[in-house]
Amino acid sequence: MKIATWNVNSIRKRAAQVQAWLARESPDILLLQELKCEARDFPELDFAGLGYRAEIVGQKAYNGVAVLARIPFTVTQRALPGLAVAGDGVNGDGAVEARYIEITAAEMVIGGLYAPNGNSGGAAGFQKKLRWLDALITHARALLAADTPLVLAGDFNICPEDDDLAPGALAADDALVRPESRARFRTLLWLGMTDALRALTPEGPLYTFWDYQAGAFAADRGLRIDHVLLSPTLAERLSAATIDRTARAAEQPSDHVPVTVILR
DNA sequence: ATGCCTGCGGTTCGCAGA
Repeated sequence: MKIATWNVNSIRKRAAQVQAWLARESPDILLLQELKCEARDFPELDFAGLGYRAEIVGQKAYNGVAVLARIPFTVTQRALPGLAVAGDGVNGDGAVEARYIEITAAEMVIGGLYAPNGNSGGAAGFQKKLRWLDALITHARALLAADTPLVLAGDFNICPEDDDLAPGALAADDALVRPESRARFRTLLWLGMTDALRALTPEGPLYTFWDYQAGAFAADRGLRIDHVLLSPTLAERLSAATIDRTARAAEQPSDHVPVTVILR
């Protein structure tokens, strides 16, 4: 079972790159984030020809998540439970932001997520990020309490430890490294989830994102903010976890690259 | 300390990203 996640920073701009990547890598499931379009504008036919069915949670201009899979699956959530409350995690239209999609496939629950960045909107924007992460934790806790085999993958917008960002890449008070953000990532680990990349590479720099600005990729000044978390029985099946840095060297790349896990 | 790019919406700039 091969599962991947990729923040594509506009699926319309990146459709050809995603298509080529699917043809080469043939994952069973690819989770996508930052579609930056509504569901009706998602180029699903580009992927159907390769045998992938798409389910999309879209939004105009911002956010947006999707699942592409070549194995049978059923959608179980199109938003995090608990966030559809007025004034909490909602955009100006009163609709929940398009940041979570969840499926069942191969006797697993797989959540594809795009956490708020938390650097815009001042203190309120950061609090929104924390509330969103709290809702993710609450949902994960309920699934794990029922012994659900669970994968949570996507752009968490958190660098969990100091090895997960290049020295000086972020200010100490950046929302991606603030103690409150990191504490929530650790809470997911304490619930029993395993950070797949770190399970196989416990120490040293690992990056999944490089800023477009100031030659960050050439200088390898990156961040690890895209993660795959596995519940205990799935962690026991983990055989590989990889970051495809080559995607960042493409013409007009996303600023994020794919992260892939293989479960026996 | 700040801006550096990029994408989008809808205009020639602002917002968000991270």
